[in-house]
Amino acid sequence: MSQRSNRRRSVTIEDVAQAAGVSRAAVSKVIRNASGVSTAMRVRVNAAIQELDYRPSVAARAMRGASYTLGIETPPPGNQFFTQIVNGAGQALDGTPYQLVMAPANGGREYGAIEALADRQVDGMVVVSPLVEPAWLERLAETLPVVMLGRHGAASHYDAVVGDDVQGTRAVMAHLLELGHRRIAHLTEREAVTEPGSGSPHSLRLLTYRESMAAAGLDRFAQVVRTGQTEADARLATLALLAGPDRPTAVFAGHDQLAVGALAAITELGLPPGEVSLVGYDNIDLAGHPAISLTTVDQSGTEMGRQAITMLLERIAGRTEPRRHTITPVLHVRRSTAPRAAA
Amino acid sequence: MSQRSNRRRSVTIEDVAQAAGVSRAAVSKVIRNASGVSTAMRVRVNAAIQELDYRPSVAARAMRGASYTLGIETPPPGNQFFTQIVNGAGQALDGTPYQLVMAPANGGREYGAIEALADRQVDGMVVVSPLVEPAWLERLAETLPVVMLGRHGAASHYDAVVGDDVQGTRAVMAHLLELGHRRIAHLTEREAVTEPGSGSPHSLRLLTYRESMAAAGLDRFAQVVRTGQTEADARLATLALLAGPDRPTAVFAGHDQLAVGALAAITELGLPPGEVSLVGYDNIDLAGHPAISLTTVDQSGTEMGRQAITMLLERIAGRTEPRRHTITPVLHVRRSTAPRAAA
DNA sequence: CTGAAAGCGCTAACAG
DNA sequence: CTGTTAGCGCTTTCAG
Repeated sequence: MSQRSNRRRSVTIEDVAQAAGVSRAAVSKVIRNASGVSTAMRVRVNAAIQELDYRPSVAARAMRGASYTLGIETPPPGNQFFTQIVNGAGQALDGTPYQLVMAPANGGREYGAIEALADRQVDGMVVVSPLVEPAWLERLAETLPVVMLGRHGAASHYDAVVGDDVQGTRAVMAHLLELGHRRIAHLTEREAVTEPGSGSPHSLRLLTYRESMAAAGLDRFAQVVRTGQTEADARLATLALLAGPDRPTAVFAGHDQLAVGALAAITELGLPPGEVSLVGYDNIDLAGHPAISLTTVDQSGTEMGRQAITMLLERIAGRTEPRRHTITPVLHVRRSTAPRAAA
Repeated sequence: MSQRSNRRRSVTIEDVAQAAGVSRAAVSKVIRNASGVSTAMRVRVNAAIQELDYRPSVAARAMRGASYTLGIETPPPGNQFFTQIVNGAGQALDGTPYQLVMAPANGGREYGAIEALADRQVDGMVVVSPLVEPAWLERLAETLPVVMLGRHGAASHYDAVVGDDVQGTRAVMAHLLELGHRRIAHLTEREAVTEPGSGSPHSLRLLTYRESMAAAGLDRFAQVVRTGQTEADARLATLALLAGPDRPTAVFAGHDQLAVGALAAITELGLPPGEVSLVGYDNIDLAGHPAISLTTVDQSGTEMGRQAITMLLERIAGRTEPRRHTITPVLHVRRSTAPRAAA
């Protein structure tokens, strides 16, 4: 028995070149679809590739050229909105030579996930976390095509795909006010995520919520509740909210995952239907489920993911001036909202 | 302006070596925590690394040694059970130098995703799809540490983490029979996924369902309904099932995602509570939601993911004999099941 | 249009 | 304990 080959004895570009009776450079050109190859050679090389079942080593390619890998930093799993985004991204990637890889930001290590992706020589990257510093991201984007999802505010080296959070939130508030609600609470995540001026979606939703309340002369009824990002967190926060004094008649949750948790609390308390209205944001699939039937704002995560990849590919192709794509949100009214119950 | 540096001008191991006044090999040893380095040198090198903000190129490392990357093939997004698995995997990876990357199998291209991962020189890989040929997987596993999730049956080059699907299904059936149900339908995916002898979880659940019905003398009431893997598919299939003749009084769905879709159908039809009982499998978070309250089987995806990574790391450390870890499932009874309504 | 040669950044031997 | 020497598999000039 040979003493090597206890690991990965794979066919290289050299093997293909020999089999086809050409140089390695020629093979390289063929697999990259580069110009300057005769049809005859292309045919012979492709035959050899088939024959030997050759697969180029991404690592070796990445050292000189491209890795044909696009990265996406994934938030802590559990938020179905992200599923839509990945779906859209996958659609946009179909038919291209690029492969999407995701790196989970375990335990809030979003920088770790992003760096892991960068270390792996991705040719471009989609960033989702609203927590990464814009300045840090600018630096990264100087050396790597980057698209940021959700973050408003000007960027000079990366692109952005954003939903119009102001418009979306206004639609929510108009709907609730029209239904006669006065005590409308806003359920959102911790301060870091709603940092004023950060341009994060949640900072804008919070801001617009406050403005809408003020515009309606309801400042004194405004009530902001902070919670973690899981359904369990939202459930607990909502239980506390509804048990407290000045119970709101409507709750506007910052995203659907929180809304689902809030709904658990409302359901558990056995409140009569219509007693507490609930609105979410994102329109995850579950929102349309008849047992949930959540009024929410659709900002088409699928379209967002698709756009993000499209812009990334444009950047890889050479574009350098920053671009921004805004998605117009649409309110979907379902059974979780109702006119304020008569006092 | 320099005419290079329009891209990725990053600091290399050579820069660090120069800054620290040592050889590249020395730096390499330090970053790999290899033995044979004096403390003095280690300190100096680490200082230089900090100073220069050096990050080793994974591509270059992968060509000689390890990529410190573990891959997991991801099923088409939407199934929350997978979320649990990834969470568990992340936990097991915490504190190791390894990073998890996921490659989505878009449009049923599971082989594509797996190969993409292999091309990227992952040091090991977790495979989830029940559709990949065991023989194909064996070949892959000869050159790469592999752990298969869910698949029963003997393997000689890879490990497996499985739930005891027979026991889980028996618990489901015993529960339903005890409640007095006779007409129990089984909602599952297409034939490819339940291929007898494939050892896939769904093949065993189907088989055990049939055996349980037979053992109870209820063959003639057995009814297997095929559907796609999304909630929407399951909803449609269930609507048809409940509209047809011989409407079952209980439905056993192959997994929770299907069950949630089935629940949508049941809810929409406005059937009185308890009219049609429903059981799922996996115990996704949503199953415990009060608006859903689904009876289901918990097989701890978190533990599965954790185990898979643990075994992968063992293999990377040198183990070669195959191992299998079985998880004992537990039935969680919730409000979706009730005694058969009196005729 | 084709091939020879020079590395990309790193690690694995080995020699000192 | 430390440094030198060869490449890993690929792409990229740059001659022919």
